[in-house]
Amino acid sequence: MAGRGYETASRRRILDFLKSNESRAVTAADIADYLKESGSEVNITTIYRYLDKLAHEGTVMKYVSEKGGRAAYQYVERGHRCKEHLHLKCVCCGSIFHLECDFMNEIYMHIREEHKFELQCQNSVLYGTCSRCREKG
Amino acid sequence: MAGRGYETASRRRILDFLKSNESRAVTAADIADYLKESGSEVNITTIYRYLDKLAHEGTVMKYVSEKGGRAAYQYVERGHRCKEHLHLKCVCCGSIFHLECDFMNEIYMHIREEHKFELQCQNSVLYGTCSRCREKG
DNA sequence: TTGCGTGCAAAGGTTTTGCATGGCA
DNA sequence: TGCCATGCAAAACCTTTGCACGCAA
Repeated sequence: MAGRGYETASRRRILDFLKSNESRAVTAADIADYLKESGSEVNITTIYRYLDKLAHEGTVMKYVSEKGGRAAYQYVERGHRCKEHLHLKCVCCGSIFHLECDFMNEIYMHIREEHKFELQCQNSVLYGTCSRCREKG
Repeated sequence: MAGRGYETASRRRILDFLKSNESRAVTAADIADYLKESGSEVNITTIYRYLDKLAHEGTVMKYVSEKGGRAAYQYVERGHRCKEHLHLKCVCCGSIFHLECDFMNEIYMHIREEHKFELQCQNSVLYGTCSRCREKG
């Protein structure tokens, strides 16, 4: 998947950063800042273009549901069927939790049967706070 | 609520438009286009400022979860406890459905108990297609 | 009259696009 | 070599802000 196209140093470093932040969604600016700080700046345009590519391939999920109009991207392991379950996003730390459980199917069925609404999980994100952040206060 | 501040022709027309589109969320541009077409143009800045005011009052809900980074606003009848339930938004026609049912509480409790995640309904929007749009194809 | 509402212009921020250059395979 | 990736600059978008003027109460 991520092997499509040429492999360059920039792409390798972007993908590495996404992988090492697998549990949360990051913005293009986050990536740019990280790369700059770690020595090798990469143009923001390049980052956007690669993220777009990865999103189309299914290597990352794109969350357009951000305040301030900025998009967030998250690396997705192959095998994670992210189009089939909802995601919980902590408004505090940005962590993403996958609602991969039997109850997910109940939600889907309820909404379909009782509300006649066909749920698309792709961009449906539930916001709230994770236990860790609540403990911190 | 919506009576706070001065009443002007522009504001009356904006609010009327929002009310007549109570079942769906509209953007600032939608409002501007409508007003322009119906004869009396209102500056986009004025629209944004009034929408902001209405959102703070609770007269409209602001959905920041739009593709392309644009916000959508929806008139909310007083009594609708929109902070206490999730919303379904049709990606096709923009209609909003309120998930006001007993099952909503089950969702909330499941996510809290099983996933240790405190759901905030305000900006959590589930996307999909309504039955009407599915019939149209 | 006083304070709020309005319009214009400009700024802010994020993302996209065009074009020439550079680099992988 | 041929196509793709990159960087720069500029544009496109949506939204916000500053300022002067106008209008509701």
